[in-house]
Amino acid sequence: MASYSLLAAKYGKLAPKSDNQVKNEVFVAITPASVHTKSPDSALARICKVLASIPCGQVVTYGDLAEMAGYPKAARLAGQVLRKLPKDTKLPWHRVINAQGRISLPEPGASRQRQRLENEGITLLKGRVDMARYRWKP
DNA sequence: ACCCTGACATAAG
DNA sequence: CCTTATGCCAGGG
Repeated sequence: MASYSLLAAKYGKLAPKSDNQVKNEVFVAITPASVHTKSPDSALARICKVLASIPCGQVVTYGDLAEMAGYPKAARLAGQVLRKLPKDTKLPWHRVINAQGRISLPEPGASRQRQRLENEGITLLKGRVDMARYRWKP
């Protein structure tokens, strides 16, 4: 399993500390400032936390993301949150795709997303990601 | 409270 | 495969 320490290393942030510390610091480092205007447990914050924990080289669906954040059947909420992320966010927004394995983000974002996925070794065949293989199931 | 919106999900034709 | 119709559900007016 991908520990938060590994995540931290991946995002080039920090040194050996407790996983909890690391988790916290990574969260603070990559979460949009807008989060702090709401309660720490807001949907935005919760979804960002889960988003940050998606391992490199894997993907989740909008529905998965919402559910893992505590909002089952609120797939559109996940989309709403992603849409609001700053363009320069360090969160792995590109690891979220729809249930058919296709990219939902309209152009020009779609191209950026595809490129980022391919950079992680996730290739799209016929415009689709092999969900059986790349879907993240913790 | 009501209404509209949407980086969704599913089923049906 | 593609298109359409429905269901969904939290946010923001």
